Amino acid sequence: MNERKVRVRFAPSPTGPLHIGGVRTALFNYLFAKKHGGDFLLRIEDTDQTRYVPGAEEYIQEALEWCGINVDEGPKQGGPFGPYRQSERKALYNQYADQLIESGHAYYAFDTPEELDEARTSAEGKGATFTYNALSRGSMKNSLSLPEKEWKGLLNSPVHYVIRFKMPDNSDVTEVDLIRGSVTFNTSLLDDKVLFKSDGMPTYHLANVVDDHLMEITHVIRGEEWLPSMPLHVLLYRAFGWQGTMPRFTHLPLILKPEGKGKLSKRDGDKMGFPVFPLLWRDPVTGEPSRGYREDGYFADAFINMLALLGWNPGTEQEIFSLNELSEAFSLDRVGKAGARFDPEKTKWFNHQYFVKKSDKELGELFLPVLINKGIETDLQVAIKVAGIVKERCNFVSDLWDQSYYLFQSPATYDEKIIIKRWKDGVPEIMNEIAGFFESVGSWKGPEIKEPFSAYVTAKGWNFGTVMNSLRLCLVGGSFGPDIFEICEIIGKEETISRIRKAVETIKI
RNA sequence: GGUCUGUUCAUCUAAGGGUUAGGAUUCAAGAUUUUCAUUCUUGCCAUAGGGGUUCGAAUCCCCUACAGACUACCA
Repeated sequence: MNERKVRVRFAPSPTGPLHIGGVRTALFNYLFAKKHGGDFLLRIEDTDQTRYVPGAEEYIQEALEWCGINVDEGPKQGGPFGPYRQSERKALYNQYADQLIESGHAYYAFDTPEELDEARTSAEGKGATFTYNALSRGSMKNSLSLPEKEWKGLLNSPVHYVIRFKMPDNSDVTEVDLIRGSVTFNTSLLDDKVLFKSDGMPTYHLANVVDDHLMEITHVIRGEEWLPSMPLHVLLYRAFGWQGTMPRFTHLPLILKPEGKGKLSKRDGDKMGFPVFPLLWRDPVTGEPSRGYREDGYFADAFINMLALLGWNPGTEQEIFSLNELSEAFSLDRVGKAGARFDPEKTKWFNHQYFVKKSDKELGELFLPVLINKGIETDLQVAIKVAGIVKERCNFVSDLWDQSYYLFQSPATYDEKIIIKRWKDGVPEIMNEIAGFFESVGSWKGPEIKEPFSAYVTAKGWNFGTVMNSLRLCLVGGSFGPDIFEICEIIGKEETISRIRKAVETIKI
């Protein structure tokens, strides 16, 4: 068993966009596979036709692609164990259900949904919970309680039936979870789960076990919400006689709301203004959009990096990891047991780290379309230059404009507070003189403006700080921005002078 | 209600019986940048509570509290 090639799968249900918790499950599966030189498969679990959402499968594919999570086998990529969509494997499951019936591990049940509801509500009335199990199945309508003639007749009639797992009475099932250790369940608390639905489709439980076996999956890494069904799955492997190749199980902790209680939901994102989906999603029915990390300006590598550190840590102080580095460093035993609260602030911090690491050229190329879109006439060289000087103060490409708009347009207003602070008596005159001085400056390069300027200000006996700050007010309309002379260089000599003259005319105390 | 899982600074987490309980994010202060941001330094802040076991417990055991997941012919 140990020498089997590692094969893991991400098995989402196409009922909507992939939530970041799902992306993290996919990521951990992927990292585990890559770490061990194994395969990462994508399997679409669409056994519930009623919950099918158009576009969801495509969304999942696209989200994984954006993240750089490469699928080795899947519906789109193909592979030797296909098809990878359970609806296309429909014909396969019958024989396995039959096999369990024949071996006495499963049985036919004819109870209608209404009858089951009734059993549940009546049990509730007595303060109990109805469980379809060894204690109750004798009084229900199934092939165990009914005379053979009767249930065989029912089988051949148009009456709908399901196939249920015959849960053993009162025996302990113990199985190891790779991050939690050994977990024990008693079967008397478990119910006779439906394996095969009356619509001819298997349920998740049957399909997942059959497919994992057929696809030679070695490790099942999934969300914590599946932990309670682990004993059923283990029992199914045993019933099929597949215990020799049964995968190892691992249940990942949940991602929790940033504040308050419970697991992270779409609502939290809407409320606090951060995305919970990797990509923008538009609900096919209502048309309502949900924000995505990609569209909000996050870099895929920063997003992935953040997700990886949510619940996992390398045991060192390294925080910045490329996908390849993650694949190297990843191990399941360094995944925490407790749910992790999601922190949108730290996500921004990660993006900032990746942002400033990018070259000015890369940033300039991303910035140029933004500028053009704003109606600014400029070129790549300027975009690169500007991106380079303001990138330290940005988290996103969109911040670039907020931090540099004054380089492209003359200030429309001047900050009142700064006017009061800097626009003292005599300042307008000094500014006029400086405008005149700038006329005489020959070479218009940052450092080459600064030197004669300093000499000039010193010779005049002006206070350097006052002059600089007032000049800044004239040029950008407030007290912010990079080095004054950098600004002068970028906006050009004429614009510099004209902004000073305009400010002197406009600003009134 | 029942079953299972979990609980270290506000947040993500390290420390797998012996450290002043470490790092990162956020926040605050200082330095530097004669602006803002960056950067640097510093600060604030934690073992849920109670019992054991032990020379010694965040770490092992029990109880309590709290939290979460599950409890469908959904996955």
